[in-house]
Amino acid sequence: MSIASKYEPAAAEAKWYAYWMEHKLFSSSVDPNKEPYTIVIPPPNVTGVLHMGHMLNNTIQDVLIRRARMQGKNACWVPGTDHASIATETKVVQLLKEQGIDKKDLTREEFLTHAWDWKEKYGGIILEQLKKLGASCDWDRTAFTMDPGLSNAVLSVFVDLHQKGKIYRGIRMVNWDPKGQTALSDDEVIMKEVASKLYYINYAIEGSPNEFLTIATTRPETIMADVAICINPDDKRFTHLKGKRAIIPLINRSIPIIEDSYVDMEFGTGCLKVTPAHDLNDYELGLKHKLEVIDILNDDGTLNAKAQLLVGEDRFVARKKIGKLLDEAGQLQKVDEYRSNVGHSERSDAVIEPKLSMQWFLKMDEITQPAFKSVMDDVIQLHPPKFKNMYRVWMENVRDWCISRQLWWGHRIPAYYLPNGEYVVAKTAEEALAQANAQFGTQYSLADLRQDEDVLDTWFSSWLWPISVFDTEVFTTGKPNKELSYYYPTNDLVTAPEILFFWVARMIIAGYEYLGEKPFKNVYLTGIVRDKLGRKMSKSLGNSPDPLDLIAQYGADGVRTGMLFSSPAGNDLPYDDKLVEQGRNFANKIWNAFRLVKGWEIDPKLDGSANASSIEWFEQRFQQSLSEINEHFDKFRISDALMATYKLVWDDFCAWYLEMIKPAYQQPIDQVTYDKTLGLFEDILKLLHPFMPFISEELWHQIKERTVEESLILASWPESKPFDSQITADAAQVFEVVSQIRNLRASKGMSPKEALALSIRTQNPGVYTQFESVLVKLANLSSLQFGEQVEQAMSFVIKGDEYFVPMGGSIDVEAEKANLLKELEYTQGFLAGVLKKLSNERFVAGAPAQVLDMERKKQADAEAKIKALEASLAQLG
RNA sequence: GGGAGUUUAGCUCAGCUGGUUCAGAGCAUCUGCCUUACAAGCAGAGGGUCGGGGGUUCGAAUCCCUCAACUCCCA
Repeated sequence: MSIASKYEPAAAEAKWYAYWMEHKLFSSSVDPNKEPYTIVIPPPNVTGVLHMGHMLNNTIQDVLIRRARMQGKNACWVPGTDHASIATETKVVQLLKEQGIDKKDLTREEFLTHAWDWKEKYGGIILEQLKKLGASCDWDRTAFTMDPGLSNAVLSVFVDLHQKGKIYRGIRMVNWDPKGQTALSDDEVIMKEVASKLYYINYAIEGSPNEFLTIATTRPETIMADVAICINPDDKRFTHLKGKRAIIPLINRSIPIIEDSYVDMEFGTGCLKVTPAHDLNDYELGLKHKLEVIDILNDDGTLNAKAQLLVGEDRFVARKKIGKLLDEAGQLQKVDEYRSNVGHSERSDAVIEPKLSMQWFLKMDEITQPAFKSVMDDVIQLHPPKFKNMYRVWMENVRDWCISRQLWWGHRIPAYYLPNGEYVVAKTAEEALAQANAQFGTQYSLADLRQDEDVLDTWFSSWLWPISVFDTEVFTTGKPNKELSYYYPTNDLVTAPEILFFWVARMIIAGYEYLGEKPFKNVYLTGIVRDKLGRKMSKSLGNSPDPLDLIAQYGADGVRTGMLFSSPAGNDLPYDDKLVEQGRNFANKIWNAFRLVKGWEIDPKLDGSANASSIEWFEQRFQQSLSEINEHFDKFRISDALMATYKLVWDDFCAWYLEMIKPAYQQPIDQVTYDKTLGLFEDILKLLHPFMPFISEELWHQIKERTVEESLILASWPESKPFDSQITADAAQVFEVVSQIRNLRASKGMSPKEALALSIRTQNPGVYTQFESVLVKLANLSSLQFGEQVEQAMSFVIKGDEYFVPMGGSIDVEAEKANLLKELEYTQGFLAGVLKKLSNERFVAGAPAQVLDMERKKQADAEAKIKALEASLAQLG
């Protein structure tokens, strides 16, 4: 039987994923006798495709869930998708445009039909891709934020919060696209530097006809919407204007002169016209000073009647014309060329107009309190903890949440406007009607109700996700169902730091508001996957490899481990193919270790007692690593856990252990060693399984026939036991000797096949005798003895023990002397440092006893080493 | 403009409340090997004034101040 020398992942991946699915090994159901371990997936956009960020994120979740499953917990990973209103609607609009259909020509219902078609066609592709990665989600639980139940939950919450007085309508400035006639999110606005003009306009001071002040503006057409002039209170130039009023040119309206330190004295003339309706900063200034708002623009960007002048003209035409009018009136001082950043619509390229509009808000001051506290008190832990600070800052300065969006794809706001100008909030039109007629004593019919056109912010549904995937009714009943009571709070959430506020904080808020309980215990924040230039990997930049191609090329296990090698929590991951290559190589290494072991013939008559110490050593070493690995996992240091596993497998198991017990070429092995080795291999596969589920399951079944119940995915995580660190320390010393002898050969240009004699001067020969056969084999020794120094020998010192390798006449005395001298000098310098410390009275008085003992030990060791080195030098003459 | 964070080897990062020969790991690099499990490998080696400056201390990568560079978030 021959096994390929390279691991071929594709077949194993398809085979084992199908096997796990077929036998429902990912599924979880309520079982009061088992401790639940739950993760809810951060739902990717329903129409999205897998990118590198998803790969990293979901690999981590799968590692956590697989380990928990092996620890005997009832592991439940709930998958699903998000309707992502803005992203999806944009995509659908684009798609329709390609088909020659303009969204504006469609009714809401027609548009939604298209959107659902699109969702049915492309939705969930991403989930299929996750399966290729090996994600062990309970797929029967797949949820979608616009599923009927989850949608109902969203409406219930809206109605409830409205009843509690936490939801209100208010004015907010939005990015308005006058060409597309729609509001845009900040993401859809592109800032461009454009050439513009700075107009210097004179405003007369009321009551002193010959006096005026000058303001500089790029938007003279908005002066009719001015409601104040603002100066900096510290600006000495304008002290005399305090408390006075100014007159808007052309329309001669009187406005107050107010003071606020917001005004930059250096910019323009130091006087700012305040136009709350058409500038965000002015709007806030207006709020602060309780100023009126005058909106002089129509939705299409033309001036309306409130402008009094140039009514019906486009804003840009009006700008030119008003410049001329001001000039004619003698109130235009000058015009400067100026470059400024102006927002443009991503889609229509129109210049964005800040526009005030009526929006829905959620009051955040009170509702956030428990969520704030729970993170500050570490009831919910963020990993890494540095994000706690960011969280605190955000929560301290939290603003009311604008929850309405001017879109169609999403949860339509359940608010109904009435002919009498009032509105009611209810889950259905029928309920709204009943409520309206009861409340206002009216006799309206359904036809009189007009539902709000807007939908809710996507986060207003995803903030319920950890609850609503289990129970959609609890928001109205207040009584958690069986599922929710069992699985909630979930354990760990794995997500990106950039949505810490948008999503994570809000889930915590909802958790406390509706269940009085945190939604999860730990939040693991991943980094961003970047390319070599440090750019975020994105589809639009085209700098992201296709994850499925990578899986095809390097294997899912290789890609999983590759991504984890270099991504500690919270750190960005600069992606490089080298990483997944390393992952692939690791899989191959494991594969070949298996080939070696599987290829051995067993001779039952052989005595394997010589291998006992090797086996004993590896068992101890395994326990040592296991305790490290468990600790890393407990602290969410997933990369470190992987690295410790990697070293255990590659260095300790393959490079040392297998070489220690490996029989000579084509020689058989004894039964005991063989069985033990397979057992150790099995333990290793268990540790590997969370990271590399496919190859580990494949080899697990190649070791022997196993039933479904005996599959690795269900196997128990190795039990952690106390270990003897003396054995591992002894072995480390022996390995160091082996390395030194190999090094010695290399430096002499000798073949590894040439056997050498070794003599050791030591107080503890037992360290070496327990591993004698190993030492002889790995260092290729012709003899091993203990005693005094040997003439005509190369020598080296490790931790006070001296080693002599006789080289006959081939020894280069001068070179050897030089080496020894170098070593001697270093040690003497080291000793001097230690002595200096020890002779410092303040050190001796101030340092703890433990540190002092350490220093004295260092002194003794160094002195012993110097003595040995001097003796060797004397020997050489 | 406000805030948070980062800076240790060529790259990505460890280094807990100052004290083990504390300056580390993986990758990359260099040298030598096709030694029958693995060249996707084996055996070795080199490489860092711990961003700059100052301070506290017997002792600083670690604590404090300051400067610089970079990143992110909010408006």
